[in-house]
Amino acid sequence: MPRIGMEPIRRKALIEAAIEVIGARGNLGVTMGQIAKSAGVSPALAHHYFGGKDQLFLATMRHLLNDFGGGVSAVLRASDTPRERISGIIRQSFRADQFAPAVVAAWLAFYVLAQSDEQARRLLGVYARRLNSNLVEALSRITPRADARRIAEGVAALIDGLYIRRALKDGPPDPASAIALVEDYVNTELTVQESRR
Amino acid sequence: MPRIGMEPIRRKALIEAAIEVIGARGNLGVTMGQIAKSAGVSPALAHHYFGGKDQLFLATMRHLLNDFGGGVSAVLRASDTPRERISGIIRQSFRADQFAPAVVAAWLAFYVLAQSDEQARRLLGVYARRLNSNLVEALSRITPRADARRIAEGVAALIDGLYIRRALKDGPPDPASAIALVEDYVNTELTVQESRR
DNA sequence: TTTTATTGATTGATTGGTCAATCAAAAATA
DNA sequence: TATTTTTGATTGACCAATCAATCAATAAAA
Repeated sequence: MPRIGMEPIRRKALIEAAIEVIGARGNLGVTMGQIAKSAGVSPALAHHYFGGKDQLFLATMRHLLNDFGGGVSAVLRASDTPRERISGIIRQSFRADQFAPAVVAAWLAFYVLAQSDEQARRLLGVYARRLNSNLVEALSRITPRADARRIAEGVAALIDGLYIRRALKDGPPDPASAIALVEDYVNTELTVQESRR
Repeated sequence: MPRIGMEPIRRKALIEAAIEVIGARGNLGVTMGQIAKSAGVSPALAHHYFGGKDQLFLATMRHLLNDFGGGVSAVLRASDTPRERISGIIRQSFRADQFAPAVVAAWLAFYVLAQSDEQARRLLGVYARRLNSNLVEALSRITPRADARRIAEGVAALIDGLYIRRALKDGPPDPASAIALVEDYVNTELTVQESRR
């Protein structure tokens, strides 16, 4: 029953199904069949639209990164001061939807994939660099550039580390305390840098 | 030519082969055949000694965790002051051997595995709790317990985050800079806490 | 009719796991 | 010492299951 214009609908459904199935299994060892079934289509159709498993994964990854990047962009646009922008990025990193089991699983799986797949590595690299440049940009307006770079690295590492630790912990993650800890890091570093001048 | 007493030798060889192969491929999608070949034995022997793929992975994980835990214990014993113990833990976390690509890849893979495998999750939980208690123990001798707990969480998250970022970056940033960043975090937090009193 | 959407059927390759058989050192026995 | 028995070590061959990918065929819209 082919209605025309199905392609974008199917693509989106397959990507969302991929996230869901990866979340249920916890890793990338999912089959095209499982993903296709979850999307309500045949495995052959998944191949038809994506060309193969790898490309479906990459498309899924792009979707997640765009989601996150879009959220960050919106937050940046809505912030007036550099300090607010930093807080916005931190808040965005620990938003509830980022902690959905399926999203966590997909992120972790993509971290692993990035080690062996050049394209995946590049995608994550782009995301990491953009996040870093956003942080450095904002920080360098309230502290010397050398400190800005160092603090940005610390913030990024803290975010990644806290994210994983919260995600793998039993029980519900506590985004508020994670945010508080990173904010405290920023405040403390800025305070000390200032007092040293 | 069966010399007796081969079992521990083979187990060790297979575990080390597993680490190597996982490191080369970057994920857990390795076959028993690849691991066995790298260890110089037949796939059947790997099954004979470990019972299955899952158990070989878990044994590999235990090996890594014991390695790390043992190193931390040694460092703690060799330290006289609480502050030294903290530095020791940090240094241990960024030792060159812990940064070997194969080891990093194995850790990442185990993070993923921990989502779906109960035993793996428990193992990681034990490791995380021990590290945390070591940090809190030392910190609580030089700062109030509430701050000690917060700083310990920050240090642990920083370590994990820096680890992952290193795994995804192309060029290896020297461990020294990672250590410096965490040390700076500890010093800064302690300084600020003190000055507030 | 042409194009787009969709699938069932199929296949070639891979893999985890099993098992019976073999080999050689060590222990027991003569 | 010589011979036999036992046992751990090791493997090749094999199987059942799974999966990614392909393709020819079908059905509906344009």
